[in-house]
Amino acid sequence: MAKMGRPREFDRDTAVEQAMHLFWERGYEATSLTELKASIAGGISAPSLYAAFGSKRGLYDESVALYLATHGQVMECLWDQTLSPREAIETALRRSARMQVERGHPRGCMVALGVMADCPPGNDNTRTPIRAARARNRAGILACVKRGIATGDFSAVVDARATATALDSFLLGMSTLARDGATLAVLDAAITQALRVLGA
Amino acid sequence: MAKMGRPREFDRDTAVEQAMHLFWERGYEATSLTELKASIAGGISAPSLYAAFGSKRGLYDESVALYLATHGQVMECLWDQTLSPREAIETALRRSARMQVERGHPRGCMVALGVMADCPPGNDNTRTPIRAARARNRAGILACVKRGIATGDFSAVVDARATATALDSFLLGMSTLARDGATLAVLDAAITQALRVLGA
DNA sequence: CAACATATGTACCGATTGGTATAGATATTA
DNA sequence: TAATATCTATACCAATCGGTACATATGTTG
Repeated sequence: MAKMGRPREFDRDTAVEQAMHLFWERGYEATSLTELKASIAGGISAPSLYAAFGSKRGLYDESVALYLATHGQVMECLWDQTLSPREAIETALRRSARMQVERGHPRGCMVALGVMADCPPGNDNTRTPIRAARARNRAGILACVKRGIATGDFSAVVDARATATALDSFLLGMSTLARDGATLAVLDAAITQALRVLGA
Repeated sequence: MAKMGRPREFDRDTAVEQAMHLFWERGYEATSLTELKASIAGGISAPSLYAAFGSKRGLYDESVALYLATHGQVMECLWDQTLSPREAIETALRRSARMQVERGHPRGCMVALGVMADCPPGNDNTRTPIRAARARNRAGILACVKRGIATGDFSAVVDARATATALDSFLLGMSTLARDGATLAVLDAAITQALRVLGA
């Protein structure tokens, strides 16, 4: 049996994608319901939005989930055991850089930029999906570094945690560079240099 | 002749410092007049705040100027020609890291975190003091790298721009790490590794 | 067909936003 | 002292915030 009732006149998935772009661009608090309503299918009404998503927070949560399931997947190669540790890290950095400056969506990484733009008001910002994603990426980098030490690939690395933190910091900073207008060529060249922390 | 009229009952400099802490912690838009009023000298009235600063934006501008004149000065060693290029960069990174996690003010760097938290609404965010400070730090790092290549200190560096960008990205990322709870020990150890992009 | 379920449009809600009008309080200057 | 300049307190403003009541439109199911 198909779903009953009057069908909604806008595509729900497209609406979440549009909302994601706005939240990604401006952050949670800075994005108003008015902007969200206006951006969806050429403008929808408040009751339509609330019937579909429950609240601004609900739409935000779905937007974050969509981001993590799509653009955020560029970091998943960190967990790919078929890649060498160096390949995994380099691929993650280059795929993230490319994603961060490609056309069709805001620049930078929503997970990194979420440091200031996440934080739904009056809430503990200590355990949001955005923060969890940063923690996961952090753990992935550290795991790769440790794996590289174990395999002997990173013979020059003396402090796994410190090296992983350096790479993590570099990764997080790329979002600010992207927002400041850095080109993919500049980011890619920087990645090449940053990888030297793993040894020649 | 001293200034006439009824003297204000709160210290103006202290008020700007308090406002700076709020803007630094939450960003421009997310910080409300109510919070600002309440935080100054145990609570002041709206007319008092407007008589002293003109507008929320005026208070923000003074807060940013105060930050750049105080905490932001940790980066000025990048322009100190009496330091070797390596010393200048390492000092800037370590001083910034220490500042970012020290007690008494929000964690992270207001200049770096300003990517999302700056941007007064309906304004071009392309030429704010915060963005200008990022550009200045960027130029300072690049100048140090170029100087190190010229002096022969960085004989292993093949691409000044790319190496400087890598260090810039690392620096910017530290603010997110600081917000995520990184300790000074972790940041300092990461700096030691990041500096390897300049060669052993 | 009737009954039901869902979405939409209009109109509205209380709370909060940044900001101000006005009057009174408190200082310096003449 | 009187005049003037500045700050403070109370009260208020229009605009916007996120969110909702209610009637109506439009679909499926029996």
